Amino acid sequence: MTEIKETSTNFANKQALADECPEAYASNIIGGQWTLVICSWLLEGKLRFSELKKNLPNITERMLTLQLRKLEENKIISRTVYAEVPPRVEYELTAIGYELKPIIKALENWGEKHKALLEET
Amino acid sequence: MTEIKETSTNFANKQALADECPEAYASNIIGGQWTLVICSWLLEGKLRFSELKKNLPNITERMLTLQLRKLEENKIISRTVYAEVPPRVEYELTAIGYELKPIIKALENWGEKHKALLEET
DNA sequence: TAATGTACTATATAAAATGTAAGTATGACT
DNA sequence: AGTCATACTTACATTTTATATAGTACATTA
Repeated sequence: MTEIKETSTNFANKQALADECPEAYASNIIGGQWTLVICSWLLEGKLRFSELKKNLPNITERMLTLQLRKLEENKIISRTVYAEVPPRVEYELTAIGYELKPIIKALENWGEKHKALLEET
Repeated sequence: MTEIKETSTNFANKQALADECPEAYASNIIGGQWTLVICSWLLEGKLRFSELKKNLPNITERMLTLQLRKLEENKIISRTVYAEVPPRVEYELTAIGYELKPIIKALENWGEKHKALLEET
C-alpha cells in the first residue's frame, strides 16, 4: 500500500488485466488481506473505527486505516465524522458495497466446502 | 510466493483469519494477481501451459508456473503430463474449481457495475 | 550438426503489502 | 498540570509477491 509506482511493470500489468477482465478488476479491489472481513462485519450495519478494531483482533491501527481508506476511495464504504471529542467516526457500506453481499456469502460457502475437501485427507 | 516465513506475524494473521472467516480463507486462495483470470480461461475447458501463456499476454513463465502450482496444491486445477517430446501438459479445473464459476461470474458483473459507477463523473 | 519447441527451473532484483513503534490533536475530567 | 479516550499519522523495518533474465532436457526436424 502506501506508495505505488506507476512506472512499474506490475502496475502496468494490473491496469491491463483490470481493463480486460472485470474479475481481475474486482479482485484488485476486494483482494486485500482484511477487506472482505471488514465488509463482512459492515454487512450487519455501520460500525465505528474502534468497533471494527475490536472485531479484527490482530489488525494494527495502521492497517485498518489503510484498508478503510482504500475502501472509501473505491466507494465501497462511506465515512462519517462526528465533530466530538473524543472523535467518533462511523463506517458504512455504500449501495455498491452492499451489493458484495451475495459474493461474500458465496465465497464463505465455497471456502467452507473447500476447506472440508482439503481436510478429508 | 517462493518462500513464506511461518514465523511471521503476517503468516499468523492469515492463519487466524482463515480459520475464523471462510471468506478470508477463500480470498487467500483465489486472490492472486492472475488466479481468477487463469480460472476464468479454464472455465471454457482444459488448456496447455503455452495456451494459457498466450491468453495472458504479459505474464512471465515463472509467474504462470507459480500460480498453476498454487492452484494445483489447492486442488482447484489438475495437471496432466503427457510423456511426449516436446512435452505437453494440460490444466483443467477440478470439481471444486469449477464451482468457482458462479462466483467468478458474479465478480465480473460486480466489477463492470463498479467500474461504470466510478467512471460516471 | 544445429536449430526448434515445450514446459519448465535458478538466481537476482524490484515493488508492494504488512507490521512495529511511536507520536498527534482535542476537550473533559482529576 | 496531568491523564484519558478516540481515531488517526508518521517513520521505518520486514515479509510477501512480482518481474527480469538466463538456462535446462530431449526427440524431432532441417
